Amino acid sequence: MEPPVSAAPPRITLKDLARELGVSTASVSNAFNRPDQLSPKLRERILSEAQRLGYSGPDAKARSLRTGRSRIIAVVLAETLTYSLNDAVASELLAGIAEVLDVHGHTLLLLSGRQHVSQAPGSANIADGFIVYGLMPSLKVLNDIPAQRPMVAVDFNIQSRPSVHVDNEPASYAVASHALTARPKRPGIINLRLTESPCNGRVTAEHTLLAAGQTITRSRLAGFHRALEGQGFDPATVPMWNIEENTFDVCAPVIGEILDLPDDERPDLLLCMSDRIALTVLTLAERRGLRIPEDLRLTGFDGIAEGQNRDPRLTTIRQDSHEKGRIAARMILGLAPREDCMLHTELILGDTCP
Amino acid sequence: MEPPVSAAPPRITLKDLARELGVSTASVSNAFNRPDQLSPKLRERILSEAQRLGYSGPDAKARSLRTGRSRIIAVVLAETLTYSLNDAVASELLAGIAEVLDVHGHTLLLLSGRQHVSQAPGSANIADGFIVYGLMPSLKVLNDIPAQRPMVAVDFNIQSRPSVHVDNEPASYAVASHALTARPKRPGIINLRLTESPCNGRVTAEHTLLAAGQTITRSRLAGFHRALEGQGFDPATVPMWNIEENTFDVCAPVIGEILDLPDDERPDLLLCMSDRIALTVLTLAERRGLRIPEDLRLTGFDGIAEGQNRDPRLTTIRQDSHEKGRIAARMILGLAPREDCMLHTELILGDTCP
DNA sequence: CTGAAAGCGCTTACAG
DNA sequence: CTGAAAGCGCTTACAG
Repeated sequence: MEPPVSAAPPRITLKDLARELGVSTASVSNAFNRPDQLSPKLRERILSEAQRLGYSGPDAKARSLRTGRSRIIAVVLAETLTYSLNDAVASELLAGIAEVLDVHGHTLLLLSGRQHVSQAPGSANIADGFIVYGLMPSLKVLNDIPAQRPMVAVDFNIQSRPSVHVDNEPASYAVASHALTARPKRPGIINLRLTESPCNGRVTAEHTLLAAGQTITRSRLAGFHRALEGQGFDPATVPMWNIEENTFDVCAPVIGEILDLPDDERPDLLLCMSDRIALTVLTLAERRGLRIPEDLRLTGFDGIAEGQNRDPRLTTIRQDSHEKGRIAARMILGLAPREDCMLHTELILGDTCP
Repeated sequence: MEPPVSAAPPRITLKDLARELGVSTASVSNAFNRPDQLSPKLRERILSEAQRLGYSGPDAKARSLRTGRSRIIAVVLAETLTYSLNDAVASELLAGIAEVLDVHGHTLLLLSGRQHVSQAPGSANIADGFIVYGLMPSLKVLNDIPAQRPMVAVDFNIQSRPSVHVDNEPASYAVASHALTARPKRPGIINLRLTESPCNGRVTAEHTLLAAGQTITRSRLAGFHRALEGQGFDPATVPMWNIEENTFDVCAPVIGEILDLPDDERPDLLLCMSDRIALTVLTLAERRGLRIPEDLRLTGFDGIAEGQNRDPRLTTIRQDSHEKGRIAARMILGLAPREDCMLHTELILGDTCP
């Protein structure tokens, strides 16, 4: 029989290596995984022969099947990966997760709840655990996940799973209360993804807001409203706009519309649900020659670097997304108790609403 | 014999499900993977029984061992994940990669070349292919990767592997040539990670620069120097600073030092190797009351959104990192030829160097 | 269209 | 410390 002619070099396995060396597969495996289970001399021989033959260590696919663990943790993002990777808050969260995983020898698999549908199901279930970030457009993605795998929700809730949150309502109350002490004549609110059906513009009586508990932005609105009431404003008379995606391009038209209102209708205080929104207001206001804070006061939410490393600095709430990620990762790895957790935030008095 | 008392619900496998239904394991597998291989009626029965028993589909670990494919592509980042996730250029690249992977049913595993060392080796080799981004501090990480797996280098070179680049030298030449037409009196250059040993500050004769071909920033410097010569400047007399990490906090002290030079020594043009550097200059210059571009002209490199969605807008080179990511992903998936590729860039005339 | 069977490449008790 | 052997949970030719 002719030897098979093959372009690809035949891949070498642990078994091949054992045969080549005349030792058992157990010893080869131990050489890579449990150095104390064999003599240093044999280990050395195995490792150097492996190197010589181009064997780069046990195959991770086989290992994970055998051990039942992949050392991979999946993060399921509610938004697209393109959005999430370019959003400072999501990136901070991912960085915090990655930091903890790395130290404990795990790696990070990125998934999106808005992923392409056609793909083979279940390629995600290779992960040992799941961190789910943000309100999923549909919980279908989560159905493919075996029920016994650990799962943690961040910035939203999944029934019978632990969640990690920040104190959205009190934080929003705090920043709004501060802003309202300046007695603005025409406060306004810019929401983020708060309507049941998409709305990128002014919120009217026709729009239904998402229910409390569904989205953190509803809690932020509750905080704003409580502050308004506390300072004698009627929240029902305070105009609201809604933004569908936390990006400059999606924010800009809505904000342009607000800033182009006649002088006696244009808000002189805008309470924004994210720094991204507030920064977009800032850019567009500067282009129009509006003075901050004299003509327009402005608050954000998140405390991202871009809002602080600039002039004027944003008045905002700082949330520690990095720490939020660390905590979620520790919970998934079983290094912290798997129970609901709420992080505190901090009011930052910047220049946009001193 | 007593049944084992177990807290965890016994996990159900494809085999269990087949036995339960009285069909072969092949049929169950086909119900999930190859609908055309069995009758719709049987498939329906299998799927609904699976749902009832809480079987969420074939285990990905076993599947990937059996098929030899995980549908996971790993991105190995030269920087830490924390840095990379917070860097606009790296994030754009990742977004481009993720976009293509997603459409083709693959997922993204994030690894860092600066990862913690102690971890079990080879958990990375689960991936079907590898995209390696940026100059690795050590190529050791790459040693664990089986030689026959596809690998693509981005923004640097790996021997006998295809790479994806932008035209760094001509791009830098273009932006510098433009800036020099204003006949600055004291041009200066701010480099990014260009010295062999770490240097965060002024580059002197004692510092050795990384060799050409090792890092893209060397190509950028070559472009700057060619432009300087073309306009009658002696590059050797143009002061250079070096930045070790492309973040505000690491840039700020070096840039503070530059801006605090006496008026007759402070550069009136700064050619920066990244937008992040240029934006930091901008912030610190504004804080000092320097007028841009009257007192100081400024150019960047990258074309990130933060530099364009602001006033004044950055004069810079726009590189399409998103497209760079898409191309690398297509190469890895075998959808594009695996050969060296160079992307073109675009000069953006902003307000910082009109 | 269905079923019996081999085997992907490992790890790990277990016996020696 | 070492070796023989079972089996992790699948997919896929192959025979019927």
